[in-house]
Amino acid sequence: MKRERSPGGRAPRGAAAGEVADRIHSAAIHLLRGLRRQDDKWGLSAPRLSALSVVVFAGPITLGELARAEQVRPPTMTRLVQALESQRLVARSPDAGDKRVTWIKATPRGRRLLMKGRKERVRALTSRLASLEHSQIETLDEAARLLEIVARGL
Amino acid sequence: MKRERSPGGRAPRGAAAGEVADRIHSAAIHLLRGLRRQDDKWGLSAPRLSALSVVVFAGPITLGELARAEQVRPPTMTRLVQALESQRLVARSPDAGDKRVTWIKATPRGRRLLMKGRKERVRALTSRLASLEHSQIETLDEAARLLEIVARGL
DNA sequence: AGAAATAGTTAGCTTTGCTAACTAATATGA
DNA sequence: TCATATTAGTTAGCAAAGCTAACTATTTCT
Repeated sequence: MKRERSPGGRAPRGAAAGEVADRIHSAAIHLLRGLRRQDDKWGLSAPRLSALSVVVFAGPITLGELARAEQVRPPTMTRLVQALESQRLVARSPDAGDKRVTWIKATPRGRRLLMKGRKERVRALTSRLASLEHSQIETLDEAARLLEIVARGL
Repeated sequence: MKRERSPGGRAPRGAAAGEVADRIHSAAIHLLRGLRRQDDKWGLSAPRLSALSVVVFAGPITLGELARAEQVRPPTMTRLVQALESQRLVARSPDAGDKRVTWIKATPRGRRLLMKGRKERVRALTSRLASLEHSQIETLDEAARLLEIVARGL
């Protein structure tokens, strides 16, 4: 599995983008499979956690906007929100003017859980990241930003 | 949403790992949601594609090893392989010596589809990656490697 | 030979994603 | 104004992917 890569870090010219695409794809799958188990431990799956995070930081927000932000269809988001609501992590309220729309906002409990969850995740990931050099963490940081941009355009 | 990051690229010291963890998590979710739609187009979901890829490049391989490689439980892999088999992308054969184990290997059709799929994915991703600089692609390349390492340890 | 371990499967549950079809409310325009 | 469009969200129903528990069939170990 020795990859042809000069120490300088220049990837081979030709199929570079394709190989990078493959590796990113595969890495994302494996990372999420690993993280899901972690998430389960405190009762929030990855999609719920992700949605809650948007509600906490960008909320109050309408269901439709939330679905768009999470790149998911409305029915899927309806169900995610229902789950979060039944866990009392978010609350819904009707819009005053337009009776079709419902606003979703985080409860204090939701906010607390997100923060706590973040700490837990950090504990798991930090112990892994600890074996990396600081420059490598910077690489991941930068990569995460790039991936969001790439993902938006898909 | 302006993040405090000096032009030099040094992330803030304290919560760095935690924030990076958050962003990586979120980016992985969004990337896969986007990619899945692409994958669907030629009939191979992300998990199947990932498994097929291992079979093509590391096969022949036993089901158990494949499950371990993909970080999935055996029943899950049984089902993935059954699906791939019914699509004639892989074939199974019993082990000569040990009758409990079955070997999985890619069919020519599986190999062809993987290569074709790779090209399709490249088309989609390349058009996105095209807007990035070469140095950013290198960042993603390096990040993918790091993420595999991180994921393995979760 | 009998007990324990191993490889894989089956059964059954949950979560997450989708589309299609629906309700209710708002906006348009003839 | 009144009929028609569009929009927001939900419900129903399907499929994929993940899990655990329990099973079969082998192999290995004492």
